[in-house]
Amino acid sequence: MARELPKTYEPQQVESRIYEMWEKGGYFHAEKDESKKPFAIVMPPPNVTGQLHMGHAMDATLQDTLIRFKRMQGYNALWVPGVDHAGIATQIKVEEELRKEGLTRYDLGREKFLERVWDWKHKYGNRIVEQQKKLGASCDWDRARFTMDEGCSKAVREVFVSLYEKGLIYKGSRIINWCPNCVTALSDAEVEYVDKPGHLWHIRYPLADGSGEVVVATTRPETMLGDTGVCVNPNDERYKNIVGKMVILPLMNKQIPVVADDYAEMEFGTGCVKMTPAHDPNDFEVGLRHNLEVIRVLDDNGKVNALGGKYQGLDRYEARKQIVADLEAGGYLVKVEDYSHNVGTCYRCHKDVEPIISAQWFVKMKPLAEEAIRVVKEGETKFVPERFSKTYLNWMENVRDWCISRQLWWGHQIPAWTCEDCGHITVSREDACQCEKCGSTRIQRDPDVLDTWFSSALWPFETLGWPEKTEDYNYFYPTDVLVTGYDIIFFWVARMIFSGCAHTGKTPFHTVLIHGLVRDNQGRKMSKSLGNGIDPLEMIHMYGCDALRMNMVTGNSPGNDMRFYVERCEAMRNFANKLWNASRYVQMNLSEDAVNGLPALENLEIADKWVLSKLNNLIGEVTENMEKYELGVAVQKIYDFIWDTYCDWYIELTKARLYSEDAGRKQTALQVLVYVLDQILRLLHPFMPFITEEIWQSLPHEGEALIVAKWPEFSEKLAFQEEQSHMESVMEAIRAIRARRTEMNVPPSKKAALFILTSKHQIYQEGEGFIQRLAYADTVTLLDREPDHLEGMVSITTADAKLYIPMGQLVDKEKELARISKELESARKFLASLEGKLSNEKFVSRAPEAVVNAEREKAQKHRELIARLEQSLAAMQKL
RNA sequence: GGAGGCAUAGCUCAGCUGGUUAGAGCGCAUGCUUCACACGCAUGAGGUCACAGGUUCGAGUCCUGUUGUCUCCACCA
Repeated sequence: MARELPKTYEPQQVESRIYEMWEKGGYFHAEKDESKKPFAIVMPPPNVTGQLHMGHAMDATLQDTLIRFKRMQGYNALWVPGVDHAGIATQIKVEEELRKEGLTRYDLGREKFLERVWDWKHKYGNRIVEQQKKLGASCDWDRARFTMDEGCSKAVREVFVSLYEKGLIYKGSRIINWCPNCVTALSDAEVEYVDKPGHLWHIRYPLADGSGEVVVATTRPETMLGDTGVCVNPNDERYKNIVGKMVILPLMNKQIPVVADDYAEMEFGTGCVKMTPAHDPNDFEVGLRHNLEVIRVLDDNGKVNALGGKYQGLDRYEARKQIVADLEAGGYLVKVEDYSHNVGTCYRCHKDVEPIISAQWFVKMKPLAEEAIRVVKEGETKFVPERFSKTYLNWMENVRDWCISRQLWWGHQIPAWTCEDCGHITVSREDACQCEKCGSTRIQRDPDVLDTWFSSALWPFETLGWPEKTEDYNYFYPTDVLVTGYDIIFFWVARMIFSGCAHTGKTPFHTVLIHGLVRDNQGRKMSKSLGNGIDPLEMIHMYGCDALRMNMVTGNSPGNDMRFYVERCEAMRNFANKLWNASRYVQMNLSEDAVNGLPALENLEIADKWVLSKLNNLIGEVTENMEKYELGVAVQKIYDFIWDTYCDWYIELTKARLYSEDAGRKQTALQVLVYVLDQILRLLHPFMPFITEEIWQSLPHEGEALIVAKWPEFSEKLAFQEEQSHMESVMEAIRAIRARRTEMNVPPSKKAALFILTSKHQIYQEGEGFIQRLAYADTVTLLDREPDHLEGMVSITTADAKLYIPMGQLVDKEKELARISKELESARKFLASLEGKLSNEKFVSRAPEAVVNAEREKAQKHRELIARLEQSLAAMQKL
């Protein structure tokens, strides 16, 4: 019974329906089940403010492919989704909204402002989730989490307090990276260095005793307002006599000391460095060693503060201009050089970051890094590809304390209360009402919130119930694979690993699968400002989700960037269509009572055994590739099998039987067609979930859905070596005939007789029908010896046969001679190289036996081929 | 300054622990209204696997160096 199916696959008609079916079926949901092995992935939570982009598409595709593969393999597969509160990004978004109403967050006050953010979150927070569903993500949505939900808040509180109790969290005044635009501290990882053209100003600082002067150079003259010393190298003969003397700070007219410290390099500039301990991390260190005063001259908005004298109130850049002008007027400016240098910028707003001394909370990293280094060094967590473990280790081994406080309102507020009476800081799991030291109730909670990554760092275990020892936690934790881009190894992966080690005693996953960035077709990063981003949803709309997913994995290897070509989506759409039509062919021929499963082995014909044997090999290889995370290689093999082996050959090979009257043979062919298609669909499902499910549902099948069908397994029973090679002999003949006919411009419609001279009659008897149909022969005759009349015959030589086609006038004797000679020459050349190898005693004795045998076989085949070609040539010459 | 990636067909890229007469997609050429598919079929052209050494019976694949290119980390005023 033929089913009416459209000629082209229409993903829009299929995807939402299938997705709904999966969701309703509860196939995404995983519960503890001791009879199954768990396999868990936690999704890198996208920002609530986020819009789905190609990076998400890449991320989600890889994870979903792995999860679906494992689910089919019988694992209890859990993919935990969630969304990140994204401190700065979200706060900025809501503040922008407020600005339209002419308000700032200060107008609302903290509480009201946070209400607004939560409103915003409830309104838009689900948008990215809906978009992920469009990608076919088979996450357990019942377990969707938010980094600010109750459980996560509890986990954050627990971690903060316990680290504090262990002395691994402290509050201190340090030089931190300050973004005057976002008005908050940033961690080192949040600063991006950009090479910018600037100037090096050389400034004269006169000695206080009038005995001379020193010249210092700076790229940030405005910081001189906070200078509290000048530094020279202790070994610098030029300045030996001024160490300990005072110099006069121009414009500020105050005396500051000259100190000697290794930090100053004799070779750079004049060898004298001005010291601004409040605005430069190195100067701060030198200042500590030499007891220099710390004077902060910039406020939180990047304006000069009261300590900046007459420059107070000027923005840092205006102040710079003014100061340079004043220095010049005062004769202090020696010279100005063009100087290009790296400037730290904010990863969010890209404005220049200002190093500023400030009281912030830090995580002491050295003790935590130890275990995080060990687990990677000893392979408890492996990076794929391996080279990223080097990146990770290098960072972890040189890690500096992590600045975790942010001067924002949106985020996990720091659970620390300062006593207004005794100054003691109370850190507590429960909200504190009084000072734990003096009992005073006059305590103030620290207004700052934690770095967003502080909560993301706990993601693999907080989402499974930690700090409670829940069933889920015990069963699914540690998770298995983490999939993410190399751009957040430091931000996130590193912090999850040390957090997991510190709080759960286990590394949170055994494998980190790293992928590259998706770039535009010119290799540029996709970005809003360039406007070169391609919307995944648009691609899904145009070509279907499966095509987009295929684009993400084919021809891509872990860790490498990829360029996004719309053309490849199109190619993958075409592939989907190919598969669609192959199954249409099968279904059109299917009878009402069709069953699935293999026919009895004794009914199988050569083509069936050939395809089954090839399929069997494919299953083995693909499974191995998938297990090694070589998804691109795996999918390429599946693609080739479907298009080349199944569609271009097997389907063609079955046509004679399907259109014949022999019900038994027809039935066998159909059953094999269905069987192989079913297996193909299973192999392809993790990559192209929608179309495979849709087709599978319409075929005879056991079980509810392909998403939970069993992953195919290699079977010894289905390895048919001999039949496979016989079939390939026939195929070689067919290809050779087609090639010759094309060369001679003979159209397919023009059939011709075919004579086959071979010692392997059986092979060609079995293959006769195929040759007839696919090589346009009207009759096929098997011969034992050369035909009598070679005049007007084209001869074609293959590895085990000679084929003759009478082509009469079309045959050009000279051309034929030239062609055969050419073939002969190349065969001889190749044989010579093989024989060279085989006569090399070292090769025979040292190469593995299998390799040597393979070479011997090849040589033998070529000897036979050459013999046949020589015969042909001789016969041709006689004519 | 330190670390790493990439360099293979006109373009974009695969090629796993060394053994294929080096592959794919797109593009190109020629032919085909072949009863699943023109989002198709058939046939074909196109590669000194950046360069120079080395290890090996054997190197696109491993090692060293060179050149070009990209990225990350650190940051000397």
